[in-house]
Amino acid sequence: MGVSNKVSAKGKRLLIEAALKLTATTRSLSALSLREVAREAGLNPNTFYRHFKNFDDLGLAIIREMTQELRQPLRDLRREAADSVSKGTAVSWQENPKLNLLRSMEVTRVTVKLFFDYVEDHPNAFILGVRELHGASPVMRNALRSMMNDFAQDIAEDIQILNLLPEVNQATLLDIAEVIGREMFLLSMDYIEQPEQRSQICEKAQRLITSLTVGHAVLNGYGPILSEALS
Amino acid sequence: MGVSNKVSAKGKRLLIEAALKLTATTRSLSALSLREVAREAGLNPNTFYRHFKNFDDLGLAIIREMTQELRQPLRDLRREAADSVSKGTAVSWQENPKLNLLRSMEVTRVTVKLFFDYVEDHPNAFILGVRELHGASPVMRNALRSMMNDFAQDIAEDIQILNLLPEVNQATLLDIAEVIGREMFLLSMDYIEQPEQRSQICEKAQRLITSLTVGHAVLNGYGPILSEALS
DNA sequence: GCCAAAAGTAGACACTTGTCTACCTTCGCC
DNA sequence: GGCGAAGGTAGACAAGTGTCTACTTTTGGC
Repeated sequence: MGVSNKVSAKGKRLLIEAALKLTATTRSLSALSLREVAREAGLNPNTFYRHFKNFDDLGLAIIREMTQELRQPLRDLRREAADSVSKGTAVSWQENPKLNLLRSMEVTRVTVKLFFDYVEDHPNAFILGVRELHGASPVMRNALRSMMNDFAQDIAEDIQILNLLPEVNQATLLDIAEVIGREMFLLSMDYIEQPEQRSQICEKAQRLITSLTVGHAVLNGYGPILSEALS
Repeated sequence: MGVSNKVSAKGKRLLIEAALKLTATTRSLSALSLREVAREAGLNPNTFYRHFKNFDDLGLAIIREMTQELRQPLRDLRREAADSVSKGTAVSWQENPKLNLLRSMEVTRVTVKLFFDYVEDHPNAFILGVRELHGASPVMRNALRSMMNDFAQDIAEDIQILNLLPEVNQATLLDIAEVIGREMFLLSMDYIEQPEQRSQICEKAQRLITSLTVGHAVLNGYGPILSEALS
């Protein structure tokens, strides 16, 4: 067993890296050719068959790896962000709405920053993910959709656990988390492509998250509390 | 001159339709082959050259057509929605916040409905648009991004003109409009793929728009007014 | 240290592709 | 009613592709 949970076989790794590299520039996975990937990896075309049944198979392997690499770290990031802001002291919204709102916004700020740092370190994975999320292969779309759902679930849970919002309807909370997850992923493309705009992109993401959560809270009857907090 | 503003040449039309058809199922534009499209159109491969320089060229033609087909109609839809709700009687938010909020939500409801009706009538165009928006070709991405920006601009203008929100910061209003436009487009995929969920998708879209706009208003100091309206 | 399984290579096959040059057909206009 | 351009076709070419069978090398466990 290797030390990492990544695929261990050498050739398989080379092929995955090659596909990521080719995809990152101007190609979608389904537009690659088997021989091209093998060439990029410095391997014989037939070697592809030793590791993958077809291209969807390769794509799924990449997504599996990506999920492992991203999901837990991102969860940790959010916890870290929450801890760094308040040392676990959960105060009810009724009790001190202003404190809670400020804390929420600060957690948001830190989380967003950490997320984009993460994007900067793994640009190719994000490019491929976004590209295939609405790409041509139904197999890839489904796999990525389910990954995004898991992320949304995580976000929703954290919003609740960290008490970032007053208690709200479960289903619509998930809707919001989905939008947040999706928009963050899409914004990551801008973040990668426009290095000079990065701070503005962070701020945009923060505003989006705050607007969404606050708006949702207001519609759930927390308007007066929030108004007080903002005054 | 033909009666429509669509491309008039017969072969060109056939090729565009063929590309749309092939794209709609399980392909991205860049993954199509010239001969394949020509075959689907029932034409000789060489005919492609008579009309298009390359595949990006074909893609741009499709987008141009799509924009013309979509933009003005959507604008009209929103106006129609606004008119059907209130006969142009603009009341200031300070004066009667509750009325305004209800009116906003109703305009939103009707607009969302009309938008998705439109999606239902032009599924292939939306599928191609979403697919290429984050697809492999930089040319297509740019063209579609600019189309989305135009839409966002339209939405933002309408929000202001129709007085759907209290006066708010110009730049962040545009941000919100961008998110709305983007999410509506992405939701259109669900709408096409999951016919049995269509009413829920409409509601989801409405909630998103309302949460976003209300949240934004609250953060701009309109919390008290909105709280009053919701009580 | 052996040996089976896994990983990698070699060469060949039928097939598809983009693009070229050359030729035919239809259409709009004077 | 003819003529030039635009639209469409035919055939051919080298280049690239997926996949097959058969062979060699590397590796991990006993």
